[in-house]
Amino acid sequence: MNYPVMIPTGKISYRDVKDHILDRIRDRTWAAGAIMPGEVELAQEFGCARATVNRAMRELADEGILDRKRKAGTRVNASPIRQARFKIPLVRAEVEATGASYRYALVNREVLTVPEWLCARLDLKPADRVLHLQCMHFADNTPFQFEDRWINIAAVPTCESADFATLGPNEWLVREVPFTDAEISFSATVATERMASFLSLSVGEPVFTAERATWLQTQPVTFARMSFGRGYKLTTRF
Amino acid sequence: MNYPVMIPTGKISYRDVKDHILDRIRDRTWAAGAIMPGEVELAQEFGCARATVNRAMRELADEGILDRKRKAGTRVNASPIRQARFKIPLVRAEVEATGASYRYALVNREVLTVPEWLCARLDLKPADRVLHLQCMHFADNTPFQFEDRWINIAAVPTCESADFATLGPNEWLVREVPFTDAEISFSATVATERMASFLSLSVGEPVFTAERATWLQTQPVTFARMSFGRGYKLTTRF
DNA sequence: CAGTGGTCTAGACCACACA
DNA sequence: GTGTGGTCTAGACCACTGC
Repeated sequence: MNYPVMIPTGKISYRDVKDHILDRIRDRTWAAGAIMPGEVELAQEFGCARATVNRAMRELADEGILDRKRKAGTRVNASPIRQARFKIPLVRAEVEATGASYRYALVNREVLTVPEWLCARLDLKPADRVLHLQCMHFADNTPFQFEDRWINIAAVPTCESADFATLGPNEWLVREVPFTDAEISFSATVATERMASFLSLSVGEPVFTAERATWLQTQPVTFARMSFGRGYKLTTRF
Repeated sequence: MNYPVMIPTGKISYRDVKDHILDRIRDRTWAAGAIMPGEVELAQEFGCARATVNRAMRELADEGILDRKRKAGTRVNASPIRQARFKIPLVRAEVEATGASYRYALVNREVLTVPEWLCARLDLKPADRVLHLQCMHFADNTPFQFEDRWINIAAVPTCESADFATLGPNEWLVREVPFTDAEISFSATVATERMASFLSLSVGEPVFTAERATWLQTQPVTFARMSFGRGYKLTTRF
């Protein structure tokens, strides 16, 4: 099989190596599941340092294209668990990125002891107190997202005195509270009466829903359920 | 501010550097938006090579935590466009990962000229021919996913002679056809009558839907719409 | 045990972007 | 211009793991 001559312009980049490798995977020089040459061999062939090949292969492994094991060598991943990366921006940024103007409104605010379902969801104790906020996010005054947020007061004591009238809890938390772990999930749910009224939907309409929980070490920080307006799509290219 | 003494056990790893950096971001040593020391300085401080610090900071930038610019230096990302990575496995793998047994069935197969909406969606020409497949994926004989797939025959001529009775187009394509670009999006849609019957839903129920389009260079390869059964959630931790 | 990838180093040059 | 990150190199040692 013939490959294009290396560009004589200077050194080989790890990006060049990635491209070459991808080419050979595409043209089946290295079929799925097949083992490929080791780093040293490839480095010789490409005329670069092993570190360069290493970075190329490491990134490809990171992207799910290759499967690397010490001693066993590197293989082309047979069942390509391709992974997509989604950016999770702040609502404000997401809205403004579309060119629309962003508006925020606090709908409801209350302090209560944690409800059972949340207690289980976040590993809270039954007596823990939480700040419950409901907010609306608008794009050009059209309902964009309904946010149902719960904050663990024990983890974020300052939240009780915070004024969420103008700044959303989303942005406030990002600025004020660090977290170490997060879980996010997407699903399709049914619009409740309350949600429907806020989002200008009919009851029963499908709603794209995101749920996000965050922890600081092992301490639960916050849980939020974001319900998006009609027609929302989460998209990414890779 | 005091930091734990470096573990005297051998060299400093880029992972150690990452941890240290994250710690200092969390404790506000470097606040959001603030500029942080350069690579050389940090390398001195941590007692390691610049390359080590570089790798640490590069990965953090890659994860959206830091923002790096030549000459301008490195800053803590103020609006953390945290990104989540979702694995997009084959349906088979996804089902089997839950411990359930996987079953596939071809529902419908036809060759036709590309419908208008798809023509626009994939940049096809109005006269192009496509293979249209509809399939079901079951988990323990419970409907798991309904797959509506369109393959560009010009791009994948062999698909016309392929037998999709036992092997799903999903797996077949992954094995046979390389692609360079893909777009994937998720949304909440309404169950049509056909979908509802296949997925054991009621008409009008919300359906979690994934759409995926792939290209080889600039040539459209395939478009698929996957409709998931009731209660499906796409989850990730980070 | 021995081969493969994983990582660190010290040094060098380059490219971009801000002043 | 000039400082900061981006990358390559050559060499070294280590750690895991299949044989």
